Amino acid sequence: MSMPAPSARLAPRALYEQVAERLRARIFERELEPGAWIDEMRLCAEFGISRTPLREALKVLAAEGLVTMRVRRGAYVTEMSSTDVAQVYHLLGLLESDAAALVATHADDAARQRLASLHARLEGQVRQREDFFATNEAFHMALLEAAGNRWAVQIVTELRRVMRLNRHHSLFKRGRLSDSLAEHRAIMQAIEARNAELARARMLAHFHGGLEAAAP
Amino acid sequence: MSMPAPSARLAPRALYEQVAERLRARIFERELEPGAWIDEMRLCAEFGISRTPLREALKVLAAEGLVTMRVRRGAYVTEMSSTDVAQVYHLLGLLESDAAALVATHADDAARQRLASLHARLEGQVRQREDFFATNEAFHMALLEAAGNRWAVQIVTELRRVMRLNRHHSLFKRGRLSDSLAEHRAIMQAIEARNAELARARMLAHFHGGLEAAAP
DNA sequence: ATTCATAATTATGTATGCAGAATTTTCGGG
DNA sequence: CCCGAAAATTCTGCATACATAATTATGAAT
Repeated sequence: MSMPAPSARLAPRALYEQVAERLRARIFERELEPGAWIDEMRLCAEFGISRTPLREALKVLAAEGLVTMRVRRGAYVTEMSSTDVAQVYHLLGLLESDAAALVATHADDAARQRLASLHARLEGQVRQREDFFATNEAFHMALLEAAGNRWAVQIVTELRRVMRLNRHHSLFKRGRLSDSLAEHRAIMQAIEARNAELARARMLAHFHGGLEAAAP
Repeated sequence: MSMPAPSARLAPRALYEQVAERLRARIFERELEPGAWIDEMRLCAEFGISRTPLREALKVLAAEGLVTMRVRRGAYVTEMSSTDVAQVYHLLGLLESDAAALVATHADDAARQRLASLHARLEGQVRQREDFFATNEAFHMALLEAAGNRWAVQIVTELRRVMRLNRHHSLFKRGRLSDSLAEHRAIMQAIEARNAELARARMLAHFHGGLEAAAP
């Protein structure tokens, strides 16, 4: 008798999950703008599927906060107020600075190595915004995973998703990119020095910097 | 995590939301045990509805973490490992201690009053476990709401829900109930003294106490 | 009796159908 | 020309139908 595979990514993902993925993509690339009504039947036609899996996907996105359901009125892409942005930044700062503190003292060498290599890649991407953006995201998620709290990973993933609804992303501001890099460097130093409280403080500062760049 | 509804309690709730509510109830009262397969057709018959809204409700609960979907195999009530319990406790401690710190310095008098009255009620319920449990939950959520971060409210609500999957709830341990009350008293004192860092530390200690009682 | 293959059954995933609410269009009166 | 009521249309929410994967039951061979 054998235990079920831990990951089971061999199993094909359910259709409603693939649809959720495609919907997220449309939302992030602004093909579906915040506030916009989501035309079920149009999307069903485009995706070549029936309404059932699409509506299930919409419920998932609603649970994630990316869309808002209105009874008898359908689904709308969520709009983020500046208050929302500030509140989510606050939570990201709290959760990720906690992760940074944990990583500084408890992470194993492999995880630390992975972070270092991601950071190194980031250093070489100051001129390519899109790449920087992607690697930056990868670094933050790698740090979360290194901290080992899968619930935190899930929450931060979803918070980062709703954050992308916000048009004025801080990394798009002039000068913010190199500031961000400097902050990352400081965070990495604190982690390599195994200084949990310093890592926490610097990660928190990193998010304060991001918020100030995003919503002033 | 889901978008908190602004209010919208005038609109009749969608059927799938009512079903989600009834499913949560069945899970919490252990009529559906962790690990158990969820029989769609049986529940549809019991609720007198079709599979469509039930399956939508299951997707919502899956997004909340209460159930786990397995492709071509249906939905199962999520099982919490002791690692999961510890990780969720950690996050609750982090989020709620942050809220406590904010409330200590930034809450208005009305909110503070509400907390004080809930705490007073708690003091009188040391002998009634069920009531204590409910008021305790109300106190914690009131504190979260007083802190004013609706995303934090949503996250903590869902984390507290998955926590209820754990059979060995800390408040059911001998002596834990009065310990818990004493910790609440200390938290309230810190809040009334407008001491943010003390409130944070005491709330964190409160959760450490809860975790030790839950998973020793 | 046990095991393996195969048939029958069951349940999931997806599509389609239908009643009614919400919206848009039409059209008569001012 | 504009406004408002009623008809027509559109779309949501829920139910039902159907194809196929997964499970269980059946039975023959060892």
